[in-house]
Parts: sequence; structure tokens; C-alpha cells
Amino acid sequence: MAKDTKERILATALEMFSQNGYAGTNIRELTAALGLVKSSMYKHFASKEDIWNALLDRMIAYYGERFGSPERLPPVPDSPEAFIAMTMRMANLTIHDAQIVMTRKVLTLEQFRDDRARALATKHFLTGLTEMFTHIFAGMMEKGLLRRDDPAMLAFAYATPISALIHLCDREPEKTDEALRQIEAFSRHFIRVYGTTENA
Amino acid sequence: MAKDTKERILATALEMFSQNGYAGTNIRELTAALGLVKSSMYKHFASKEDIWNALLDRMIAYYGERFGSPERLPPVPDSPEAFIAMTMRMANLTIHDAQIVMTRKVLTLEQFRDDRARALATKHFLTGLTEMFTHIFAGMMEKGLLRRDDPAMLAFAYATPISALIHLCDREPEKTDEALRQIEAFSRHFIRVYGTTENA
DNA sequence: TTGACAAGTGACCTGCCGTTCACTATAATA
DNA sequence: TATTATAGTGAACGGCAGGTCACTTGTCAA
Repeated sequence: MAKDTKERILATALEMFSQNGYAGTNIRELTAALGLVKSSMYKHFASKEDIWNALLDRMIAYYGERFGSPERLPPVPDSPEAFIAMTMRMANLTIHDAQIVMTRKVLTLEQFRDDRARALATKHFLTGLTEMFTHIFAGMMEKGLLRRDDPAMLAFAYATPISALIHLCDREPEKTDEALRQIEAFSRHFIRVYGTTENA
Repeated sequence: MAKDTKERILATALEMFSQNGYAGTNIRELTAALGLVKSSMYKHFASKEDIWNALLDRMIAYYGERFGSPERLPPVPDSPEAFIAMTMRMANLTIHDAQIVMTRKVLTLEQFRDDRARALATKHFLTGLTEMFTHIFAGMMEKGLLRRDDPAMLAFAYATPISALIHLCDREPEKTDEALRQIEAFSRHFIRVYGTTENA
């Protein structure tokens, strides 16, 4: 085994932390899953907590480069159907991407004891999505696709129901299909209520 | 110390489990908080897991008797203002009642490893509130307070944003006031969008 | 060829975990 | 008063947790 051991430790730690939590994970199991012995871990990290901090650094950095900069904002859709399609693309990605799912789970489990996890959880679960949709809705209002209203309020009203269904999928993955159907139904409902043209 | 020790153990367990999780809680601290020594716990419960199961039994029973029966459904409001007032009453209760807050937190922390916690979490966070508002909105539509639409979809669209803000309060209690203001603003927005009469 | 270094090992340490058990104190019951 | 059940105690348990360390191995540069 080569130089990527540090990466593999982080990957496995994310897996185990997201399933059993930080306190419920031990170094023996973690390293054994990599075909190593627990003392080997200390060649790469100073402690268990060090792994946790490195993981959080990663998550924070990843979130920042992915959603932090304005140029990363998605393009404003050109039609109601394009808006629904974009929603479904995002939902599918965020529900099926193992990395993202594990990140959400670990933030869920550690949000009450770690301040950085707490802050990142709020971004992931609430403000991040809302800000993104605020931008999109402002654009759609300019294009005449949505009735004029407070884009931030609409974004909040749109992002949080979807977020609730994403959490449901994290909790009960067997309900994923049902949740995706519900997301689409809600998206269509939303367009029906807030849209300007009543096509399809 | 008397016969209510069992109750006090359960109460303290809920406190500690909701803060540090099941794995992050130990019997020594738990009993010490009650002025007892750890071995005393075993006069009341067979094991740590036994405490956990008893706690879950309680939570499930409490939820059932509180929200399970149809006669426990709240009355349908008679005006938009009454609806908003009811929402704020509910929100204040659920955000400030320590017992309820701890229940939500513990379900959040254990939802991925315990099947009963998983099921109860979905009820608490999603289906319970949604069903309640489905009933309320159906009644409000009958009374002509809401435009005719699918009450279940409206309930989902109303309950989940509020639920998201409740979770925010659990995570960052210092944002409680802001969250309550946001809930009221959202509630007014909702009435503006879905209501039939446009009075304040 | 040698030396230095990075990666991995296994034995060992300390400390805490949940749990058991023989015991005591108390208070109600017979 | 003697008996019995209940609640609480403290010492001890085996086990496993995170962590340290002297050591081996492999790689590569000097």
C-alpha cells in the first residue's frame, strides 16, 4: 500500500463517522478496513480528533469552492420545464452521490457537539440552497417566468421542502423513488402557484 | 432519594443522549448527575441499552397519544390571523419546550443506527406535521379561507419550511428569535399566496 | 553501497467503559 | 420483633478504547 493511505483513511473515516458517529467509531475498525493495523494510522494523523478536523477542513473547503463563489451559481433556467429539470438534476445528484450523502449524515450527527459542524450544517441544510435559489428566482423574475415577489422568501419556500425530502432519503433510502416523485410534484406545484405563464 | 429514581435516570439519559448521543454518554456521568454511583443504575435498568429502549418506548408512546388520535387534531382556524397565531403558538411551544427539543435532538442523533428512532424521526420531522396541516388546510378550504388546492401538497409546502427553522433553533439556539420572525413572515407570505381574502 | 526517511508492525501502556456482586441501610410487612 | 424486599454502595472484573514506542521493511537519493 502506497502514499495515498492518508486519503484512504479520510475516506473510510467519512464512511464510518457518517454511519456510527465520531464517538461510535474506533481506530481499530477503521484501519482494519484498510488492511492496516491501528498504530499505522498515527503515521498519518496525530490522533482520532486530528482525522476529524482534517475531514471537516475538507468538507468546509469543498463546500466553499463548490458553492462559495458567485461564478459557481447555476444558470437561470429559460422555462418552467427547464427549471423543473434543473431541480431534478440537482436532487438526483445530491441524493445519489455517496460523498455528499455521507457529508450530510456526518454533519447531522455531529452538529450539536462541534461548532464548525454546526455552522456547516446550517449552510448545507438551509442557507446554501436558499441563497442559490434566491439568485435563480431573481433571474427568473427578470425573465418573466415567475411572478414578482421577494425572491429570498420564494427561495426559502422552495428549498426547505426539497431539503426535507433529501433528509428523508438519507434516513430511509428505500423511499428515494417516492421522494424524487414528491420533489417533482412539488416543483410543478410551485411553478403552478408562482409562475406567470400557465403552460404544462 | 426515593422511588422516582427510575424516572430521574430516564430524564437525565434523555438530556445526555440528546447532547452527546448514545455512544457519547456514559453511565458514570449519568448517575453522578443524580448523586448516585454507577452501579446503582443497575437496580433500575438491566443495561445502558435498556435505558435507551425504555426512553424510545416513552417517546413513541408520548407521540402516539399526543398526535396519534384524530380527536387530538387542533381546531381549524377561523381567520388568516387565527391561523398565523396558531402557527406561532405551536412554533413557540415546540422550540421552547425542553422535553420536545431533546426528543428531536436524540432522534436526529440516533436515526441512522436505530430503526425505531429512524421511523419516529420521519414522523416527527415530516409526516406528523404534514398530516396535521393537511387536516387544517382541508378545513380552511371548506371555510373559504384558502383557495381550493391539494391540501396535502399545501401542508407539505407549509410544514417543511417551518420544520427547517425548528431544526435551525435546535442547532443554533441563539438564532431562535430570528427564526420565529422568519416563521411568522413565511406564514404571512403563505396566506398571501394561498388565501382567498386579501386582508392584512 | 550506504544512509536517510517514510510507512507499517506488534507489543505494550493507561484509562475508561459497561457490568457484576457481595454487602449495607432502610423501611414496610408478617 | 423478625423477615423480606428495595435501593444504594464500593470494589473488582474483563474488555476495549486511544495512544506510544522500538523495530522492520522498502525506496530512493547521495
